[in-house]
Amino acid sequence: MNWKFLYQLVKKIPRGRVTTYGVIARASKLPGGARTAGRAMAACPSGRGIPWHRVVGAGGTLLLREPNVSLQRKLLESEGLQVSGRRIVNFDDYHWTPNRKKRRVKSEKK
DNA sequence: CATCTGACGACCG
DNA sequence: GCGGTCGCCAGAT
Repeated sequence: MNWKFLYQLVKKIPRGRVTTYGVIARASKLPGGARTAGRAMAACPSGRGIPWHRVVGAGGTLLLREPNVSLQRKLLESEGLQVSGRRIVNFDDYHWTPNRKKRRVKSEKK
């Protein structure tokens, strides 16, 4: 499918940043929206250098199941992100979009 | 060919 | 904040 485009997009995610399925889905204009994006990631070829762990659910939630979710959390933390349970801390500050919206990281104060 | 399921998201109670 | 429902699409059985 055109998922290749998605993979390309995911690869484009800078280290230390994350994005959501919905975002990449809209960015790629995928039919069906987030679900298709999720499917694409599920089918994500391993060993292609695709940072699938940088893709999370809406609101910065880790939707994966065990033990995959643990792996993702580990990888995210490895990139300097903070994960609380299934939730990314300060997700809004790390949220990244292909269009490079105006990111604002004034104070990390909750 | 019919059905179910699945790395989702938004909405409602 | 949490849980249930619906829509949406593609692949698997």
